[in-house]
Amino acid sequence: MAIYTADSLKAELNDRGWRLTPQRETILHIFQNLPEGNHLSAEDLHTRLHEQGDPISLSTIYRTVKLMARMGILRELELAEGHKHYELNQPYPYHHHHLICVKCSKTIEFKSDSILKVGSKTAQKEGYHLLDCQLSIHAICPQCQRSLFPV
Amino acid sequence: MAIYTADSLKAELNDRGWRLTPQRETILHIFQNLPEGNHLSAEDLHTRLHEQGDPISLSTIYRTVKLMARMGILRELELAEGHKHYELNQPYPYHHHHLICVKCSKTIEFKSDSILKVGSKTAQKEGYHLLDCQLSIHAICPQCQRSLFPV
DNA sequence: CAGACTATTGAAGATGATTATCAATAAGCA
DNA sequence: TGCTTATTGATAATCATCTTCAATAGTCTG
Repeated sequence: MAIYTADSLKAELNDRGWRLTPQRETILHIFQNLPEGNHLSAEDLHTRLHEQGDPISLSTIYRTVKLMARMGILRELELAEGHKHYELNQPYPYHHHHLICVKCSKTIEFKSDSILKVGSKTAQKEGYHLLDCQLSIHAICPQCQRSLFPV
Repeated sequence: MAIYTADSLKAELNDRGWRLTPQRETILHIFQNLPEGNHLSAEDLHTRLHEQGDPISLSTIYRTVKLMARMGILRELELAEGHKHYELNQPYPYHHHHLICVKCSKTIEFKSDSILKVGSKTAQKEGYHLLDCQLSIHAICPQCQRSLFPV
């Protein structure tokens, strides 16, 4: 959960024997310029990159996003059925969690530093290297409670 | 997050115009008799049901497990890449969370009632009907920190 | 308790997000 | 500058999950 520049991204990649490519830098930029509360699926990213004149292939997008999640740069979110969303993994005090309607996927973000504390403490206690910690609240939103079918 | 018997399950299903079937009852039993800390994928369930002489079809398993998650009877867990796991959604003080290694998927469970409190309070404040609340800590376990490749 | 209504099941096929493959390209390093 | 090999893009493959539909069986009513 650090703040990345092209240089620090390059340093961290090179440290591991990997390379900084224009594609990786572009994708990082997209996430860094995303308004708070936004998250993108691989498909969303692909579309957006095309629109801004960077036709990065879907393969590369999937690989990059997975790589960055494994490095702790992005968070992988399960906000909807069937596909993942990604957002920047920001440190305190931007760190937040999600309240998700399991019927319509409407999502509300909220913050809680006590949760982040529990997360870091638990990881540390077990000797795990923390990448991300997120509280997911699965629930049914007021609108969907009114509609009976199905479930 | 209640404790279900065949009768209370039937009552809740019938309330919504649905039915209690032997398949649904059998699947609930499997989860109720699962040792603490175990969770099953759809495929796991299928195998286990076959072994105990209940050849329930995969379709029905997928449908049932999804239904029960929507009802708040089961929790849907993202413990490994590529497929979901399910476990009983138990109330306090059995309610727990997961610390997951993103490389090898080794999982450690831990409890925290402060998190459950944050979850219920947040859902209530927004008028959402709470089904499940889980803190997922994504991290790298001590063993995988030692192995360098890949990621 | 029988009959009607319709939710549910099982089998098979369809879907679609994500991965793997592989030749061509281009970072990073000596 | 050249070498090594990580990365890319296009394509095809994978595989968990969902759909479809005819047959079956819960639930409710009289």
